[in-house]
Amino acid sequence: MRRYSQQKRFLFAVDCIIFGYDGLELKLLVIQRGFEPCKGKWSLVGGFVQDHESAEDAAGRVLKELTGLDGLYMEQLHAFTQPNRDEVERTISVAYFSLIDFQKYKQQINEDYHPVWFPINQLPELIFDHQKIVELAKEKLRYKAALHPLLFELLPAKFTLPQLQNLYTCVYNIEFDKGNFTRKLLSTNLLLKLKDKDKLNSKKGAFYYKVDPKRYNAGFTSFLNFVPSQYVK
Amino acid sequence: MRRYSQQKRFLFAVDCIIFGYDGLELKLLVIQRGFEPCKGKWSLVGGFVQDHESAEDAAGRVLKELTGLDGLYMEQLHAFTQPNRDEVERTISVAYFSLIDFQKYKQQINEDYHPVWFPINQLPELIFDHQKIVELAKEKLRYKAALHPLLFELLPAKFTLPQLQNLYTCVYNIEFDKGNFTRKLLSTNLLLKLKDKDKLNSKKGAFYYKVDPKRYNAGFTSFLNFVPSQYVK
DNA sequence: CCAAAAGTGTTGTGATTACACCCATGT
DNA sequence: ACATGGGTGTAATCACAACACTTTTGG
Repeated sequence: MRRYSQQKRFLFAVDCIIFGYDGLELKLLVIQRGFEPCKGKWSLVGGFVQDHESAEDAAGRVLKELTGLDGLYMEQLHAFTQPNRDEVERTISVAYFSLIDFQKYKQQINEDYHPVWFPINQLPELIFDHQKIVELAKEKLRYKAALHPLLFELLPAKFTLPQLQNLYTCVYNIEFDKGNFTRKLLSTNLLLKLKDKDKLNSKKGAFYYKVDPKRYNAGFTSFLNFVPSQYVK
Repeated sequence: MRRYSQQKRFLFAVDCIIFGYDGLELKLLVIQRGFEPCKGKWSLVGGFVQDHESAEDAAGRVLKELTGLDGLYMEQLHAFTQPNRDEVERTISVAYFSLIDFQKYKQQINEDYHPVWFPINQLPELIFDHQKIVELAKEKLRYKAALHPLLFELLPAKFTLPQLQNLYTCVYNIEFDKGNFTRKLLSTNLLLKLKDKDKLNSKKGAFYYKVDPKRYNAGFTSFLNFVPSQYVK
């Protein structure tokens, strides 16, 4: 720790891990880079942090450019700092993971991005240390969603309990008992039952629910123990 | 996202949040800066990341310089990236929090550091955004220790259950039932009972325990639900 | 012998699991 | 009418909180 002037300066970037759910499986949005280096290779979407921006700002900007969406759920995952992680020049990267409603996503026209949704278990090879970043993000998603009402962010505003249950099944690769799942979720008081039903997926039809915005924030920290602990790393 | 060469470079530092427990209360190690800027003011210990180092490396080095100890428990807390957080020049800081055995700590002679342990609830004013960093670290300590066997890192290798209970009481500011606390802890099978007792704190004396190293790693993820959820933010 | 702290036992309550059963409806 | 998936009921079990009780020992 000595004088500022003697210190090296480094490049500073953000990378975004974007989860989506199409109703069947959990997916990740990755881009095929339209620029050098590694043009044509698969990569997380990212960008350099500008002068006036915090990393949060930069990640929000990158997400907006890619998806056209503002105000997505987003949280800092980890700072990746290995000196040699970027093969061009040392770059510090702060990774953010975000959850988006698959239905709201509309591909943006941008020469730099050629985004593709990949099933979370069938990702292509990614550049640099992006594979490792994704692994950490998957782990954190499972960890956090076991304790907090997070997965709603992946669903449309209106969703049914069977849909939600299937999402949990995708994320944790375990079956949940229908009855117990319903009871446990409704007992959190986080959901409001709507009048209409989804009749596409069954004959009887399943009621739609939406998240109760008043209760959501309060309930965020009292959602614990939703998934048996042996499934949470 | 354009060419690397057009991008700005920034200073890159680490800050360490160091928790200790003296048997009575939870404490934080802060330094009185012996160098400019802010000479004489209270601050977290930190340092710039060098060319060859990852942030982890740098944090480990800083900790070693301050405490003389290697291999301390350490984990990344958060990257702090507000453009104006350092008043001299824009500096990205990755914060690490670590837990140390108070008894092992020996002050190192170093003209830059004048370290002092402060009770966690009676901290002096800190420079820059260090107050905010500490708040986040306290929150994360409580969160993580509620789910994982973490607080052992603050105790000597040999400790008694009443000591451990008191530590939990300090961290969460709640009383734990003696009987239930004991049972719950022993049921984790993480502890090995030793033959000798601590007779300093009571007439009857309390058996010493140590962490079972074999079980510790396995049990790290299955320690959930130790603290009632309303006390975990 | 008594105070004080360690440690054990007991009991009621509420959560959780497993699984059976009923319901609504498109074909 | 019946197959299909949504939704409800229930009994056994388990985990937990509360608190009473026993043990040990220094003074």
